Amino acid sequence: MPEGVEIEIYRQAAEAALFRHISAVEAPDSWFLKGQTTGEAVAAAIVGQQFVAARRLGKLLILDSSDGDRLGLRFGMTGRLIVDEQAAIGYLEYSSARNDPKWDRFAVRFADGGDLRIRDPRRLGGVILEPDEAALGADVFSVTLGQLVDRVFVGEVAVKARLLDQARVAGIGNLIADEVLWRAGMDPARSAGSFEPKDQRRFLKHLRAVLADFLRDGGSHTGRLQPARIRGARCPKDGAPLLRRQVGGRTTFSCSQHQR
DNA sequence: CTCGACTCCTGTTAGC
DNA sequence: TGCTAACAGGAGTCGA
Repeated sequence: MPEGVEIEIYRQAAEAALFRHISAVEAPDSWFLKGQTTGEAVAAAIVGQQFVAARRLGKLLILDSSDGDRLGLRFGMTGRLIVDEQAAIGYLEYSSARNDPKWDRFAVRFADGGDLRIRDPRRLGGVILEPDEAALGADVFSVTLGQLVDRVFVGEVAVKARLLDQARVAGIGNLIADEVLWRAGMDPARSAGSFEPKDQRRFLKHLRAVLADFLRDGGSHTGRLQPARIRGARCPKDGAPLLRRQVGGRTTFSCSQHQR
């Protein structure tokens, strides 16, 4: 599913949409427009302009227009970015294997005939003008140990719930969280504030490795734990039974033996 | 402010 | 074969 890694791949694909004259906006699904955003407002903001930057903050993709407007794109769990008919990513866990144009929820057309569109079967993504970037925590690709210590490894809540809180660190989704905690040998259900400094440092080391691996391998479904995210599976590391629980409201797999 | 529970969305799949 | 129910998770809201 689209987590920070997929959105970074989308961001790179969106660079092909920069510095092209925007001729029209297609917003056939008003549900997909969030906050006060309307199709007319988006068109008024960007038609006649160009996008001059494609930025990413956590799972939010931000396209800056030449006159200073910002267009925020969210992809939920099944959204794909398609630029000039070319999908930015081939496979999305939990999304449909089909790729049906009827799932196009939003598009920006360019005067040269190309376009940028969001194709989202389950409509959990969205488009918002002038998104509130300050509401998101430090981006997962550049988060520092100090930020993790201050914002994540605090309180009684399960550490995984903390990791999924986008206001603390932005960009971690369910699959990244499970993979990093599994590699780092940390129990997802253990309270966030109970970890030692050496655990916190080990977590950051594995977080960076997982992000690099997932980017290289093409998405957040490429983890070593991923094949075992099924009922009754055993830990790929030590063969112990895997636990399947709800932690932070999400299905969570962890090793009963080596995650403490 | 914190935090868990609930709700939304719909394609896919398991089970009868 | 055809149907229903469960399932998936990102994000917003609400009440304690």
